[in-house]
Amino acid sequence: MNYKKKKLITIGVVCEMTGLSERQIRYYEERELIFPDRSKGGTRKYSFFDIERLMDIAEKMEDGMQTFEIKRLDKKKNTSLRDQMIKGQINARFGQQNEAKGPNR
Amino acid sequence: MNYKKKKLITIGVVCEMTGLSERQIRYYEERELIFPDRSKGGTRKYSFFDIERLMDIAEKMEDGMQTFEIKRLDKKKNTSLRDQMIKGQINARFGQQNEAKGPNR
DNA sequence: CGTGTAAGGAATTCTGACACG
DNA sequence: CGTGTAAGGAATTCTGACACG
Repeated sequence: MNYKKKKLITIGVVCEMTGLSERQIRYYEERELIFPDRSKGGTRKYSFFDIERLMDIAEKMEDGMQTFEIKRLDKKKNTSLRDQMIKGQINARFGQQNEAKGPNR
Repeated sequence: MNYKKKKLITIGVVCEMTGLSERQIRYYEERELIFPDRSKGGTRKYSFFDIERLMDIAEKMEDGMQTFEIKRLDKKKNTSLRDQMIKGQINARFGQQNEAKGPNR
């Protein structure tokens, strides 16, 4: 939908924008930190979102973080995001029933 | 600055998104309707803006318009836009003359 | 005028492997 | 573990030209 999420950019451009090598970018994919699309011919396509993600990864790597840690961290983020959305739906349904008790604050 | 204006997309992707052939896209460039960037190696790079522009061009071509007409039309649009901006600056300076004192000096 | 196409070459990307550490 | 690199091939793109109309 959004420009940011469309996977249309080749790896060469991503290299330029992130300062990472092709090797690094492909390795991060191997470690399941990013998930580019593929053209019919098999060339990888990245989104602006992926590029931002890669710049974030690059920073964490420079700080000495390892790929599996970054992945774990990301999983946690998604989980808590999911929890928040579920919580939101619950609130939408049963809202303000127990306002007195604040769960975790 | 904006994602929409960054010229990063290859011609193949532009073809997919616009439904135009490479030949058509290159021809519209030859006629100075679009202005892609180039990589070091010489491959063309387009922006989301360019893609929208091309879809607009395609529509006009289908309506029987010729490339020079489209270009002329575009020039007019830019000219009137420039005029508006100049007018805007003039207004900013000399606009509310009836006011006691000019805001900038 | 606008577009298709075949031709030949150059730039880009891909995979799997070896290397270092 | 994370990254560089040389190897060979495949996908992608480029230009200039001929063709049709």
